[in-house]
Amino acid sequence: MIRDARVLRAGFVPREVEHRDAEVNHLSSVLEPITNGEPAETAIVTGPSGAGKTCISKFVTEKLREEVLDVETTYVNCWRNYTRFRTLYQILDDLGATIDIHRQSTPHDELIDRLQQHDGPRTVVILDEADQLEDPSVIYDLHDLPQFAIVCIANKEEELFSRVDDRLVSRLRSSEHIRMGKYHDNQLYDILRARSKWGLEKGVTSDDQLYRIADAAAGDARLAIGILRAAASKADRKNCDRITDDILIDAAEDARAQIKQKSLDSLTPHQRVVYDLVRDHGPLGPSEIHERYLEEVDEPRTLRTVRTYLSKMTQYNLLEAEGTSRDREYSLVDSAAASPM
DNA sequence: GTTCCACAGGAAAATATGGAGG
DNA sequence: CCTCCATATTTTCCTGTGGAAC
Repeated sequence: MIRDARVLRAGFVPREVEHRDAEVNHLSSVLEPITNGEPAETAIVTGPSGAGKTCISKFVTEKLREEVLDVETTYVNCWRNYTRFRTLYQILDDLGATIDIHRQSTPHDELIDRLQQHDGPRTVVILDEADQLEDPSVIYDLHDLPQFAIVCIANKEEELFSRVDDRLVSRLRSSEHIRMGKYHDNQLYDILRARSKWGLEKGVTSDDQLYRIADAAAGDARLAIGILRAAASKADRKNCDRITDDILIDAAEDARAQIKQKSLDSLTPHQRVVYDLVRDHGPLGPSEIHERYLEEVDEPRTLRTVRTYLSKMTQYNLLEAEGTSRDREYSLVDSAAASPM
């Protein structure tokens, strides 16, 4: 029943991108100078999760490499490589220039020097989740190097700008900005139909089911494809030749749970205690959370640290904050209730 | 209005962690 | 094994904000 599993995997870049022609063309034209060996403007791509930011960035750079010989591409996930050192290291590594770099003997400036001296082909650097960078000055470092074109991907423009210093803000403001919105239900349906066509045997899914997946995913293509993938692999394991409605409902829950589990796994034990506390005891203010937390653990962290945990978990969409001041309370985000299958 | 207090989150100092080289 | 060094995390100290009680 599965024809090509790659098509349903996260991070797959399709041969044709659906419903993003304007954005694809925009980004292509920004990067166009690089095909003539000229420096290109920095591009900023923003939009909610599952809007196709990473997908079109990879798509456009791959197209570029098909057309032109002397272009390299590197992709850095800043969520994983969130320090300046790691980001630069990752780029050098992709370029194959890390041979003799050691952490002690190699100060940051030398990494920059290396990049500067890199006289290979022009390179497009994709900085995914750039708003997660602890020290966004790395964008500034790269900005100065004409042989690199930068594509910054972030959820919200403000979150990216609020953390960089003024010099950089003024330079980024003038860069090309590609804004992407959530997909509409029928656009998501088209995406699902295409993936289903290439990835699954004929007749495995019905149109009605694809519409329901699109509806449940609420504009998030990553979630929609995740549900389709979960449903297909469930049906495959059960040796069904088509996806039943029961399987679909299960798959929707699984896909959501998987996404949540991924964030949950990245929490430290202390952060996990805080999360469980909020989950079990409903909306709570920071002080009350901390008091309860003190009773739960040995070697507790301070209130300030717990506040940092809370804001981090809010960023990861695990918790929700209500109120701005004394009235602030944290509660769980209830993703399943927002869009049931 | 004014005052008070819990809160958010920045900055910097302190401490813990981890990897390389002895 | 230990030491050194950079990095990661936590703590301490702090400023500014807005809701609530007066």
